Amino acid sequence: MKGPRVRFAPSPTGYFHVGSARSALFNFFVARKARDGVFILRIEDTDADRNREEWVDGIVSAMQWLGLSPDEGPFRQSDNGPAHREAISQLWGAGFLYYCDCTSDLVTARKGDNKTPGYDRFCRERGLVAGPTTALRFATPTDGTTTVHDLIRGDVVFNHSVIDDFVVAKSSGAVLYALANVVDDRADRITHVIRGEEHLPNTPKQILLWTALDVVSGTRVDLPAYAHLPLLVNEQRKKLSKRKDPVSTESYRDQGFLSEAFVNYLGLLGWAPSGDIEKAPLADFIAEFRLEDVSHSPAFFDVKKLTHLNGEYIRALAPDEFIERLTPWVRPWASDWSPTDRDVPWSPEQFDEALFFLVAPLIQERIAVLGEVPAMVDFFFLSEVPYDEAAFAKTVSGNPVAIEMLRAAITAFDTAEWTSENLHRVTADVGESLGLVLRKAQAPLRCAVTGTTVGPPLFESLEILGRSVTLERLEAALRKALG
RNA sequence: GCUCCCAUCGUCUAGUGGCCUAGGACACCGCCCUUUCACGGCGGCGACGCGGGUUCGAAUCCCGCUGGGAGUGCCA
Repeated sequence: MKGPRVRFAPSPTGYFHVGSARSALFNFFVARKARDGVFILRIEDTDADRNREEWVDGIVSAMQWLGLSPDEGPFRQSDNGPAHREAISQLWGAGFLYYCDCTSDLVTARKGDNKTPGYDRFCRERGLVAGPTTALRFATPTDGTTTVHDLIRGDVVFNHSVIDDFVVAKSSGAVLYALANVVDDRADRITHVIRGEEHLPNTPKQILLWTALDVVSGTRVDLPAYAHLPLLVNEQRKKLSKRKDPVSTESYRDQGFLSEAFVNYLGLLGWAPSGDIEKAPLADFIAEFRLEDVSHSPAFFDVKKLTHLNGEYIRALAPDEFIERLTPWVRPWASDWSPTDRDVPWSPEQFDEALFFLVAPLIQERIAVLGEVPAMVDFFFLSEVPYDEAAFAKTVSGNPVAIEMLRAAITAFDTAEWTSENLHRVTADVGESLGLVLRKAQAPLRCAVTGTTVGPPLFESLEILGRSVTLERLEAALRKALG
């Protein structure tokens, strides 16, 4: 028995939409679940106005990042032009199509308050012929119904009376998506069409075209099984909008989401693994996934939950793996890729690899996305402490006892054994002598040395930074506070 | 307007007639841990839209209503 052949068929845009990513993923699940399934990538670029080669590169690289590389493709729909035109001429020859010279203004004007959908079949019997202003329409049967057998939703019946005579080829001769998609699915022997719910209403048109092609081509090709995935929506429960919502997969990659966490989260939108487990490896998703179990209702893309899941994935990384994954964010010069428009605060000369190796474990459990790292560790590498002036004013200069704490710490640290444990103890003792609990005692030191009030554990950081740098910074902070 | 889809905590979901005084996760709120921030642990808040049926028994089946959404291009 032959395995499923599925295709992911995006139209090229400037970025890879998260909804597209989810569709690609569910197609991928179906292909991988079978031992001999095939996952095809087809770029639906029949609209020449919106088509640029770099958009295709973007789709391919985003899919690669997600680990969803196709088994076949990327194919370009535009490469199959001859077959599309052949289909058109066969369909025309058999009387399935007719020419129409109505402008869209005319169509809407004539429609008026009429309840009939779309085009009113005005040109159906006019016997027009090809010309520079005539488009080709499909003569939809006026009675009867077409049923879409949807694996997720069950049978959906469409009455032909509500399907208009849609255009299959523009007056320019360009073949439209409706037809090209069907011709290509037939040619690729697609067995499962898995796509967003927004495609459900035009599925009967494609089925009509499919069966018409069976007739004119003399080859009966089995209809694919259809599965329309629930939409991804925003807080307002509207379809994710490219204008208002953060929908670019690349932007999540650039913020430092791990691809495996991102894929895991996407897999949770509209489907769930068995048991009370949500964090699961891709292999588990593939093994358990069934289209029949996909949810029917729209899902909100919740960045907070994604972020939490990403944090779990980060914490689960082996330390050296964590450091490796951080390369684009901390050593972009050593990486063939780095997040766009994001500068690293230090220079290659300032960055100290051995030191970072010691620092990494301190931050691994306190971040949720990789992009948080530079701001958290910058003080280790910069010669000038990057002060948060408001924090400094509050924690150090505006606080008399903090000044005392700084002075006392400088004295005590001068000879203290330089281990985090001892620095911890010494700070506690010095603080106590000034009537400060450790929480209060460490605050001015932290701000003096790291520039801010939050960050990696202080004493561990001081140990890594070393005695001379620490003392230098404490003294500099004291001068800054007094001066 | 017309066609179609959908309806369990704020969110993602489990649930396929009795195991449900509805489970988990995110978010939120407490408490604990604690050198900041986090992590972690414990606990709390919190849902079957409404009305009719069917059935000994409905979150689960049927109908209606209401509410959301999508489609309605010489876009895909």
